[in-house]
Amino acid sequence: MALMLFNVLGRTIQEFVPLTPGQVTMYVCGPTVYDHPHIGHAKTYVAFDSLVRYLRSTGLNVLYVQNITDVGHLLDSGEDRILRKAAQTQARPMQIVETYTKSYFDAMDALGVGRPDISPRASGHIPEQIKMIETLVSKGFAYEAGGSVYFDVAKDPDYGKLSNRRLQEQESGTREAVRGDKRNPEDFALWKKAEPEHILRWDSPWGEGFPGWHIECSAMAKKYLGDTFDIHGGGIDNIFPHNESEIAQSECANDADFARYWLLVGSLTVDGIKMSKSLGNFTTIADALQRYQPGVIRMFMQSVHYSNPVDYSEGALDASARGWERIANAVRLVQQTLRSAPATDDGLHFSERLAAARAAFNTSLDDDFNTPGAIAVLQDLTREVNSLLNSGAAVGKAALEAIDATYRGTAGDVLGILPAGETAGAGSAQREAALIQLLIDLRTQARKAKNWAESDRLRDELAAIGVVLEDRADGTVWKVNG
RNA sequence: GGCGACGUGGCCAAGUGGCAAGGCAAAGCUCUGCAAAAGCUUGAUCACCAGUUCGAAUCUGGUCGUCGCCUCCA
Repeated sequence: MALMLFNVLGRTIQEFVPLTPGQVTMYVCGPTVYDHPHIGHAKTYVAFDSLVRYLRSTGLNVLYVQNITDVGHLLDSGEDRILRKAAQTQARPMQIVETYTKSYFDAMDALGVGRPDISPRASGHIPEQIKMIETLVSKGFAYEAGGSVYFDVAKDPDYGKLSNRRLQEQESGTREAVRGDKRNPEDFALWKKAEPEHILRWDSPWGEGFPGWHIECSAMAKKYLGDTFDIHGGGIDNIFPHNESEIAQSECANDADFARYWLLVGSLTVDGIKMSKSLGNFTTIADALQRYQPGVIRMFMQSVHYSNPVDYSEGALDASARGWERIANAVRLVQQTLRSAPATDDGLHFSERLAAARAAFNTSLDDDFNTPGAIAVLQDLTREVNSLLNSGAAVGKAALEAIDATYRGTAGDVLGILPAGETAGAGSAQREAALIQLLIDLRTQARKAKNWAESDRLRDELAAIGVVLEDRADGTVWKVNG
């Protein structure tokens, strides 16, 4: 079965065929590290994390590069984002970079987002960027003006092919004020001359300055993935000018196609409006994690197709949490039942159902990474697993292990929405489990004696400290609430 | 103004030509000492109008509405 992807470049659904069989090269635009990441960032990086997990689960070898932007990303005012933050907090720019790079990775780790294979920093690749700019100048695609270098969009007939913008259409709406030294208003900076107060600066053939925002991605993608690579990802909000400019720079400099498949993720919104730093309508990932488990947040974001926007609200998260719990409860029940399951083949007929679910799961993801469809498959499976386990029929160890493995291979390894699970190895956790079991045993005795007051008291007091008991026909199981 | 996405049951959402997935919420039921969990049952003239077709949520044209980008954002 072939993976089909909607390629924004060309706006068609295409079969994904890597340049090199068995190998996938992938670049995703990373964050500018001047503040804590918010859940809008999480949506994008969770999407590509799951895509990488899926590609790897099918046996592909993925090389995943995602940059850290720590220089060159300017505000409207011309101020560098990093420098402004540094000035506000009286810190050195690279302190800011370290602080928020750590914050970013901490948040991603907490969400179960795997680290990229390479996380190159823009400031660590100044020579590569200068070299690419020199190539563009020597080929006539860029020109120097007043100590800065600009890309001459008029020289690139393909400019606009990703976002479908044509120069003449844009001309009328462009403000004169942004023209400056540029030949055309649409020309964008490859290198900017540093004013005296601009302390993030490097030597270059054009004097002291700093790189433009777009060139870092072109230079670093080339360095780690080559002139042409398979997948370029990012948020849809960067399609223009950033992604468009990346293509222009790279293809003009390298005389080769840049990314072969463009996958852009829809924005996370709040009350229908895009979550963004500038609007102030953001929730940091750390704050969201205070209220919701990582699996809940991941499931919420993946309950909508990656290319669509998803509207954030506590009500929406709560609804996702309920749906997530149903799956998580079933997985936990399987694991708990497994502990005392007989080593028989009872219930192995369910394997056929598992294979069908696994196939349906992959079919959904092969269809332009349709995660809502894949989640629906898991919901269907969960209903049947619950029916099986509650039917009273004997289910042996082999069948339970097969169910567990199916959840791990789908909800766990690919979508990353399973709870961490009780790690039986940790000493204190083991002790806690034993203590809870002791209390459950006491309560079971009380229940046998029909001492409901005592049994309810034990249950209520455990609930008060976050341990929820559920009585089943074959015994009492427990879970930690929240 | 230009480019792009979208409008599916109370809410979220999949579905690109052949009887409309899934989740949340609500109601009833089953199981249970009670509770919890789980299961069963109950819901849609697919924004509107006009076309194409044997047949349209799905294709074409138009209307209305929402959002993104065009200027910093994943």
